[in-house]
Amino acid sequence: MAAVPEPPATLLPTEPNGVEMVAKFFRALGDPVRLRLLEFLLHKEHTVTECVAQVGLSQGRVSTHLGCLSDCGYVQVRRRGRFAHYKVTDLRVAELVLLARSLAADNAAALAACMRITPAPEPERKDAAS
Amino acid sequence: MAAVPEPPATLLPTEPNGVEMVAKFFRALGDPVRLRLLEFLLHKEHTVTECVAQVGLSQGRVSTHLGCLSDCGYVQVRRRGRFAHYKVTDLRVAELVLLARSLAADNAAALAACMRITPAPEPERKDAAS
DNA sequence: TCGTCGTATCCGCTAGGGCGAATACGTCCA
DNA sequence: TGGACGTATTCGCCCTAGCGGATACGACGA
Repeated sequence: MAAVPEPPATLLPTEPNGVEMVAKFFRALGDPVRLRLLEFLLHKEHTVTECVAQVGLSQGRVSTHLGCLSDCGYVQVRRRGRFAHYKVTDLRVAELVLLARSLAADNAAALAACMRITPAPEPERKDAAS
Repeated sequence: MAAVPEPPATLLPTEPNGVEMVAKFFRALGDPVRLRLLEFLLHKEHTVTECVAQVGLSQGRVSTHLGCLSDCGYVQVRRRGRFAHYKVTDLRVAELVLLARSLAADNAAALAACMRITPAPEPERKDAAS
């Protein structure tokens, strides 16, 4: 491999909007639903309806998420009749996620405690004071 | 140790909150300011004040961003007297950003046009091309 | 010890973006 | 040809999280 022989002096694109682009790119991955979709679409292509069943959100929401992933170049769509088949085409996506996963695993405790990004990732908040 | 030696059919962590963690991790990179700070802190450690001069935001804001990066394990802090020196300690961070950068570069046009994440990261053209 | 400096946290404010529901649009089958 | 189906888009709601400014806290120097 030897992916990074040297620590690059230029980590980010030099164009003024390059940084915004990379940030936007990361933001597309900063959503659990999209990450799940990415994993789902990594092995084989699936229709929107199948994705809906997979992630358990409304059809409209899933379609938007898929469109987002498609726009950002994470997945590719193949239209066949009234069906739309989505699939991950660039395997660097998997590298990216796996790399992040290993990083995150090493800081799981700190990450979980980090309130600066999200107060609580858990959905269980229902007991509205008697 | 020896946590994940095998190439996974499982892109994401299997624990229920694992996906949220990875998403949170990516979200920490989904901000241009933090990306800039990461690049700035990759070569050598810097104090908060130096970071303020670098990114041009308020001191409080920069401190929060650095705290966020620290919480997520992207940077490490060394306190010396009244100074706090921040630095990237894990070079996988650079890999991660570079990988994303190459991905983003391949889809720059689509990314820029993607309205689903952010309408416009730059001062908008208003002529609307009717 | 007091004033200054460096850093961290808090407080409103505001915008980005996720959500379900409703709806529009195109395709296929009877 | 009309209705059912699959997908995409829009709408209003609400919460996350970014921002500057104010301020609290600890460390140093005079």
